Amino acid sequence: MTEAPVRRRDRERTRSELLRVATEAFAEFGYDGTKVDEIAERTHTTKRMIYYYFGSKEKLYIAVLENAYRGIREAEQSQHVGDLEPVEAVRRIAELTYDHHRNHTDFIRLVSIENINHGRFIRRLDSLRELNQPALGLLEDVLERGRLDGSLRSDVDSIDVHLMISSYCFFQVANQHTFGYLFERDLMAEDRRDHYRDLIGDVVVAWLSR
Amino acid sequence: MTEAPVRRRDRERTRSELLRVATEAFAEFGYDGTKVDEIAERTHTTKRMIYYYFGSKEKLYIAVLENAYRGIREAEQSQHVGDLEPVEAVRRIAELTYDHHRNHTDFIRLVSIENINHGRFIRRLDSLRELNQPALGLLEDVLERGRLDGSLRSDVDSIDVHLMISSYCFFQVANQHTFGYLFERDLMAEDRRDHYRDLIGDVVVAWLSR
Amino acid sequence: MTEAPVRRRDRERTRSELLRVATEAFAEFGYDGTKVDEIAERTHTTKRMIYYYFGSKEKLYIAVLENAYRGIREAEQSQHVGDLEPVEAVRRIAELTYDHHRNHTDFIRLVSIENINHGRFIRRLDSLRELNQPALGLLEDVLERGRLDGSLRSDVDSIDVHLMISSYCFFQVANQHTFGYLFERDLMAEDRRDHYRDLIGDVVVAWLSR
Amino acid sequence: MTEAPVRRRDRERTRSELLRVATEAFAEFGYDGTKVDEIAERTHTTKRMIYYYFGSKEKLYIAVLENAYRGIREAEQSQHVGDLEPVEAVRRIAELTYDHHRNHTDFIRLVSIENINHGRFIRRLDSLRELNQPALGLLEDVLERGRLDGSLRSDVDSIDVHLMISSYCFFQVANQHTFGYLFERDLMAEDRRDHYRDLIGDVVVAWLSR
DNA sequence: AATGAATGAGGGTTCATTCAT
DNA sequence: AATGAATGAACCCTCATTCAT
Repeated sequence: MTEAPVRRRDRERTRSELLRVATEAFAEFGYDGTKVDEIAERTHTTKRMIYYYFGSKEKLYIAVLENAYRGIREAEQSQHVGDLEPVEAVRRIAELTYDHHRNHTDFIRLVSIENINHGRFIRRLDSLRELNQPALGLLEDVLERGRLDGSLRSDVDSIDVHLMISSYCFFQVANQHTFGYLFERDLMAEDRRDHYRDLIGDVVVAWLSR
Repeated sequence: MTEAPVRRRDRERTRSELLRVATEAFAEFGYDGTKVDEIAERTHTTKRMIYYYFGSKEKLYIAVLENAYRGIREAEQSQHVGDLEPVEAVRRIAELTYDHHRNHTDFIRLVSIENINHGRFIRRLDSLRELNQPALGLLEDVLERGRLDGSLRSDVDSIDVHLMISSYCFFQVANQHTFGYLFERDLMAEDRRDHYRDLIGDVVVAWLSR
Repeated sequence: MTEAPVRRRDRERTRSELLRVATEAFAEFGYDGTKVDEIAERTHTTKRMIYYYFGSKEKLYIAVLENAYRGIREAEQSQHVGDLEPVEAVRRIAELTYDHHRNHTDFIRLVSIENINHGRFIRRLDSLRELNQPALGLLEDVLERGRLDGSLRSDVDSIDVHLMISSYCFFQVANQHTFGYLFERDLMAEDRRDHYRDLIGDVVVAWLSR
Repeated sequence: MTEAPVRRRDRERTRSELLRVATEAFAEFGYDGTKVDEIAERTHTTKRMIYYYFGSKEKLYIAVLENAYRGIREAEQSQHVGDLEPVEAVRRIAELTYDHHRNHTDFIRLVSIENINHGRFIRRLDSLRELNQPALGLLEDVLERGRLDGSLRSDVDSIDVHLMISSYCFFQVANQHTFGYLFERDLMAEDRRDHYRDLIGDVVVAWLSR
């Protein structure tokens, strides 16, 4: 049959379409809130295909999670601050992290959902830990440079710095609804974006520089 | 029969037991992940009573959410830092907030869940915004004192400070599973509790003092 | 206690209010479609009172049915055609019946509902058969007069005449929704009322007179 | 296996069996009185299949209603009176309508039920109005013929004639229980069938001929 | 005479998944 | 490799009614 190559191309296309649609759905509704039928309806194929390609809702979700982390890691690799002085580099990392989070709300929500699930599924993704984490490596390099030239404190752990920056950036996206409602302040407002980006930069620099 | 008063007391007891059990269930499984039957089974009454007292799963969840926020607000009111110098007071606020979050993981999870729900339910709780927010009031007082005596920067907004502290504290609890797994670091480990409490204090002081 | 008479008045008032509200509800929603809660909500008392006064939904419905028939019989008794010639009297009976049906749609609907129920409940109302049926008595008198003076056919049964007239009048009210929709003709339109009243009069006169 | 074709055939068979059983059930118990479980139990399949094929109880009922009307319209098409003189033709139409109603009590009851529902569902069946109504067409033809040869009155509307005949025939079936009980007369008794058929013929002829 | 509290039994519906080719 | 048909098990919720003074 001459359809074979076409089939093959469809095969990959179908799979990746399912993955894309499932990512949107899980990010929007959570794990339990997402219905397999709902995903199928947003697709050009049928529900049956989800089982054909992924086996179960759980496995589809795990594929979505892995895919999302992989995409994020790849995006992080494009970050470069090597040509900046350590203090400015650390500020830049905070700012890049901020923008990065704001630009990947689906990913943030998936991480939130996974934590609601007590991290039940991420544990099955050994590959994730093995993927080196560019963001952390970058930070370690800068902190080391700062230590050597005396511009940054030497008594902080890179993971703690990452934690501080991530917490702030994550919260803005993940908790925007409750925080926005309770304090009548839209954390995602475009006209406050610069302000919030500067803020984490200022804090980190104030904390780390000496 | 002497059971009459018991029965009458049961009314309030049944309602509050349902609320308590439901809080645990929703915090553990999320909104969609929680089954009404499941709540009933953990109770001494029947599923029917949930509908008798609360009307629907949704209304029960909203009652849980309101109750959780109310409890937190009350707990916040017991915080006092009035006798400390501004710099130390601001450090203390950060530390109290940290402990506060660690001690109320159910509440943190409910907030996470509510955000996954796009804050759909919290909007129905007008009362929440009207409840004054003690944590914020305390912070405003301290920042004002610091402004007056020159010990703290005068160009920061109290909500931004609250945001920074909250982000850090929230993340530790809310994202412990993914962060813990990926960085092989248990953020909730008891022997690192002091370290993480000091950390947010240091950061805030470094940021705000002058 | 001086409240006794007040109580007694309330008692009757409560019972008759329940009956009135239940009549409306059953007529609107049918037997199964009517919820005991729904009736209670439209009342100034509680659902519990329905059981107190009537014992069950079924018994309430039966009370409604009996009450409705009793009201109709009473209304029929006010009809008089004794001073008209037989032919005109029979026409008048048809016309009065027509108006009578149009003015008692709740009753019509209750009868329809009872037939949907295969007449399950009306059979328990022995009293109904014993109540003499004024409409039929009136008709018998007129037919007898017509027989005697030769103005009306003598070979028809009064129940058959009653059946013919009732069928027409009943249908107009009972089937107005399907007929109105299918033939795009509103049988209850006020501006066609005279036409439809005349029609049954014409038919009956054409049939019976000689 | 030889069951393959059987399975495929089952699809249509299952659907039509559900429709048939549902028709009986709705006609017997009314819309609210019919339980989905009940329908399923009278079937060789499960309750789940009702939702698979029809989506909801409401949609099943609508399918039943449409199907019933469609069957009636088809049955009406087999009526022929073209070779009779107008007067006899109009009598024949009345008689055919009478038998037609007596032979389709399920349909009559469904129409009654639909009217108790205020015609809520029939309005969704646009198709019904578009289906030409053979009974009415037939009547129009005959009235026109009678007008031309002077044997029938020319001042009556075909829909009014249809209304008169339908009312009588419908009532006999629809109200048999209350009428039968109150007047101790079984309208459906086989030995009175001819009498009641003749009766509507006589009335219509007396009314329309001249 | 009157009533607030409680409830067992079922109601319609949806879910993720498997059957059978 | 791909798919249309079918489904058991739950799920949230409502019903008429009774309990216990």
